[in-house]
Amino acid sequence: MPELPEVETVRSGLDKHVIGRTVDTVTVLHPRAVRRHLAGQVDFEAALRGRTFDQARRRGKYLWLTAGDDAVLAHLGMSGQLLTGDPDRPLGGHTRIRFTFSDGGQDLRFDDQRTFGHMLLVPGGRDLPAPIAHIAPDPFEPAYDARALAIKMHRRHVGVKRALLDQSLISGVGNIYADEALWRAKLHWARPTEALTGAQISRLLEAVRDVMAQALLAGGTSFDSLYVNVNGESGYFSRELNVYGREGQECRRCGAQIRRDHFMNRSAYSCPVCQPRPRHARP
DNA sequence: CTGCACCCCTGTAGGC
DNA sequence: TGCCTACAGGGGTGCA
Repeated sequence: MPELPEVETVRSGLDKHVIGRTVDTVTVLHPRAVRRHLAGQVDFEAALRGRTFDQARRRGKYLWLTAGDDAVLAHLGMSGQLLTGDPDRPLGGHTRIRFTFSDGGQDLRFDDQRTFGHMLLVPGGRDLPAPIAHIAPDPFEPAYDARALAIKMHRRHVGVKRALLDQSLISGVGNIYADEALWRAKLHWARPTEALTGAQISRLLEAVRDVMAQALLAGGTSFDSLYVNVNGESGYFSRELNVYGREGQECRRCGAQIRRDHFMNRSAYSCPVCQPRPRHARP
């Protein structure tokens, strides 16, 4: 479940349901799910047995469970889910990893239809797992510095949406919230970052934070059952979306028809009136 | 350092 | 009914 609000919804569910519990068994059902655990599938299964999860942490779209000094790092990719439930329920067709606990209570399953997601154990990764050292702080972390980020963005020679999606600049923002924030800030996605004023960048970063905070309150955005919390429930932020997925519908601000452009093998939604295409677009 | 193309997967929707 | 293409909230890698 991709972007920050969805991942945070999952993180808080893990905090509630698996923290303080001790792992009994780990079963990897699909090797791709642990492809970034270099010691291999058998090591992943064995190394976690008997470990107790202390905390559920997150940076951007990555989350990790701490166990002593170590971390079990997870990324949900496009379609990953972390689900808790009755340990006796049948396995789903997309269950990739299963954890059971020594208390015999609800198990934890990593389901992932497209297998872009993954999990790995990072020894010593408690504070910040090494594989995500390149991921920038997200807007809800104390380490997030909006002023420094604005300067960095201004120095980039790239379209502003690319900058928002660059997880080494700012993390947690994906295709939905990038489009929503740009609409709120009245900026076209292809505006070159170097041509934006400091005030425009500041407003944009505020919009990013605001829209993700609002989405978090709604439990995230889901259009279907692929994006759910640890109990399998969907968030309802999709009804508050202003541009994403609204091609041809009226802009809630000016009434113009929302357009969809091809962008990075995906889509970019915007309002043609509120967000006019710049003369010098940078796709 | 940077920007971009391509790759990894499965499932669904729509056109023919 | 099948077959094809386009598309979907992801990131990593390797190249110019």
